[in-house]
Amino acid sequence: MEKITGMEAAHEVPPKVLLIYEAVEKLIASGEDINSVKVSTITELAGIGKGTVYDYFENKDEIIACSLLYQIKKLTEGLKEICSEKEIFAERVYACLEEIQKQSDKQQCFLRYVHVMTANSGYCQLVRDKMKQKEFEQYLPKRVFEEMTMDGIERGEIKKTILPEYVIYAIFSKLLTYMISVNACETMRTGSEKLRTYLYQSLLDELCEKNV
Amino acid sequence: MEKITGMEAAHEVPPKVLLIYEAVEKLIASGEDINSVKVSTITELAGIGKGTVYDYFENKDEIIACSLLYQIKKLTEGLKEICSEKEIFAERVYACLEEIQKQSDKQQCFLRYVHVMTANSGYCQLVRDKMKQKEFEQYLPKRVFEEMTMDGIERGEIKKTILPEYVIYAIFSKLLTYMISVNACETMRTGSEKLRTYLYQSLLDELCEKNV
Amino acid sequence: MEKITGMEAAHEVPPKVLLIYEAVEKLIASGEDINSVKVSTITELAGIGKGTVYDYFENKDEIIACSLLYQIKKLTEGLKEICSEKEIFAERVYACLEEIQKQSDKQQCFLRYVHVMTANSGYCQLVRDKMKQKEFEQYLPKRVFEEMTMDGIERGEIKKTILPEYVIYAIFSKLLTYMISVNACETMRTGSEKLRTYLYQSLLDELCEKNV
Amino acid sequence: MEKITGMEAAHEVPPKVLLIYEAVEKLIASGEDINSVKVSTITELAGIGKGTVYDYFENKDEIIACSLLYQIKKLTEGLKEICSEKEIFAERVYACLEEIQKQSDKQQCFLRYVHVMTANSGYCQLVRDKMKQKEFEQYLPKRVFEEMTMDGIERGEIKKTILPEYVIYAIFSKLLTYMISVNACETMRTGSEKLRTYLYQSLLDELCEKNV
DNA sequence: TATGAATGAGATTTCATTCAT
DNA sequence: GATGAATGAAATCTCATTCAT
Repeated sequence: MEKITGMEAAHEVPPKVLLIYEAVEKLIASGEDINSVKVSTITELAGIGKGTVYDYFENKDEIIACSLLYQIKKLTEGLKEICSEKEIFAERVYACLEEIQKQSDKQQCFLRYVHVMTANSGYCQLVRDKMKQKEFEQYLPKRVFEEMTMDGIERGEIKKTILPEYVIYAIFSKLLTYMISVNACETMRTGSEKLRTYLYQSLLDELCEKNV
Repeated sequence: MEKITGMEAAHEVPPKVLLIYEAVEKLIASGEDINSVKVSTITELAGIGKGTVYDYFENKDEIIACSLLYQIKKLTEGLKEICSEKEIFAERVYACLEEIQKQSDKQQCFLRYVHVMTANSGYCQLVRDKMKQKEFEQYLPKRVFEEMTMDGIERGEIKKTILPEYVIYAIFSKLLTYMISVNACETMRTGSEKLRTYLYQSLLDELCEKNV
Repeated sequence: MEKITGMEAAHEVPPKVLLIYEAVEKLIASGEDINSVKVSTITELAGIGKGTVYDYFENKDEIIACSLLYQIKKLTEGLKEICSEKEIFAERVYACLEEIQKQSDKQQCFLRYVHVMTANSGYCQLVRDKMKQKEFEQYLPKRVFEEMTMDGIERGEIKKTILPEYVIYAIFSKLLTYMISVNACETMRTGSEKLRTYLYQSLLDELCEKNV
Repeated sequence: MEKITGMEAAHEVPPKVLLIYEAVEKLIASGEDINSVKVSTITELAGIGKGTVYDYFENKDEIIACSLLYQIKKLTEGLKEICSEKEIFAERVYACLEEIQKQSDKQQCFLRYVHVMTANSGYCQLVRDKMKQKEFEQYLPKRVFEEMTMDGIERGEIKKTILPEYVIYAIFSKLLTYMISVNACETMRTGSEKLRTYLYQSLLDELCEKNV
């Protein structure tokens, strides 16, 4: 049988593979360490036979890598959806920050993304390799921010002095700040609500024309 | 024998343990995944017997956790040193960005730090637990940034509207954005030099009083 | 459905079973180890469904055993054909040696035959059991050599001092020596052509009356 | 730890490895199929831990291949020993035939040798590759026959018309005939005793000067 | 004290066989 | 009848940890 590559569109994913992806997602959400999760734990949670995963995936690293790519795809789709509901750049940014905080699952996903980008484990390298493939480009969260920026520039919402390609770094960096702060908020005296508002404002100050 | 706790001052670390720490550092620097590094690989590189590590450490997680804490200690000391050579907040921030890029080993160390803060592996939890202990507080890189910030506020270099506790996250997230971009996005259109300048500028814009 | 027993005459073999037999033959010829060949590899090569073989065969061992019996049947038929074209014992022996070298497929088949007679794997025992059955006697290569010998004795071509039952082993062992030498000893100093001539001559010297 | 290559001299073989070799030998002697023998069966019989074999061998195929090479080494040494006790070519040949029949273990070993030379399994290919290495040349049974022949030619025991390099094939072929016949002797009317005598005589007739 | 050979629990992976379609 | 996705028992292999030397 043809193996899963992680490049499949959401509707192309076979039902059993979906069960696997969902099992991995649940395990991550429940705080398990992906690296030390057993294949048998995944299959048990997915309610399928242990051998079945090997019909679809080459090995354990592929299982995890493809599961993460699926989560990234879903995140991207979620953000696309959210952005399509807003018209103004500022609102879109805020909606993203809001969305990410609202759903703790997606928080995990975002942190996972950072984790993956900074690690050398077998599956992390694999995820990065797959993300670099042309086929996957359309599923990158980066794309959402890029489009958001293009629109913003076109409408004159974003400062003319800013290099368009930096906008994405600015947004990314703020999101990162937010995520880390929220994650570390036990030790932070300020609430996440207040912080979000502050971050949102400082991001807009940095990127947007004042009168907008 | 009393086991190593990771709270030891640099000069208290026994010579064999230092060999272990250095071996782990080399392995990380060479791109190995800490999680899947074998104890025997570490001891071979350290040039000591496999059983010896168990004279000093309880188990593998402790070996890795303490090695990382040692790296964090060294990073903190390095940053302290750098900051002590500069007087102005802006210069200090820039020196940190510069220092980190200059030394790829420290890049790895920084990313490793982030990785540890966002993962759930046995050793990551351990590192976090140990970092929360009072004894370790003095070795936290956060402290460097906090002191830098305190100084900056005192001297009026930093905007008054900014939440003091937020400054550290802002610096931290800029560093992270830079690291991830440089590390993961070889496909980046802009050079890392230019990106560093941009991030540095945007950070100062955000944090500092304009006339400074 | 009635399962295949391996005793079927060539024209009784169902078309799907023939596809299976041919697939196994190809795999052996291509240097695969029968023992470690997967059922799925056989069915894929045969171009049939994996479940289909279990309509015809009890289990994997039966698949392989019957495939080999089929090859033995074909070998026997081939040798019969060749012998029927020659009248003299010496010529028949030479023709067999020649035939076997000419067709590398049959070389493989001959070696496979030896392999099966000297191994203890499940399928080997099975092949031997089936070969001992009365129904299969007519398909044994041994029969060709026996008849060849009977004819030779009758015509006074073979030495009278020789044990008749030994003749077949003598022929067989020369063939085997030749096959093993050609197959395994690429480092042989003498060419296979010369070796064949030598073995042929020594066999005739041993078995035949000198003036013949 | 440095892995076993199969090229070790008998006295260099570590004690645990010797236990493994002996276990494999026992399993073969007891009629087990090497291919389907489990690693755990070997280690249990050897009385060592399952993981221990992987300290010495790369994988299962290496375990089996090296065990067989060890048997070949022992066979060669045994034959060398026997030959050193006889002075005349004819006696040496006879002693070899006798020795091989006397020890059923060595019969197994001889058939195993044929098996290995005619199969494509992972371990068979491995054995052949290792036998071709220069380091192993000294342990090949072929060497015993070659030396036997050199001596025989020097002493004028062997016919001058015979190519020296064929003598080994003649001996090998007779041994093979004998082994196959004995193995198949259930169906043979003549006893192995009588057959041996006959084979011995025919071999001497073929190779030796008549007056010797 | 230091060692590294030995261990075995437990992980990954394979693949013959089944059975719903 | 034919299929091939699904299974899970059983195999191979790993490696943290122990302990005799």
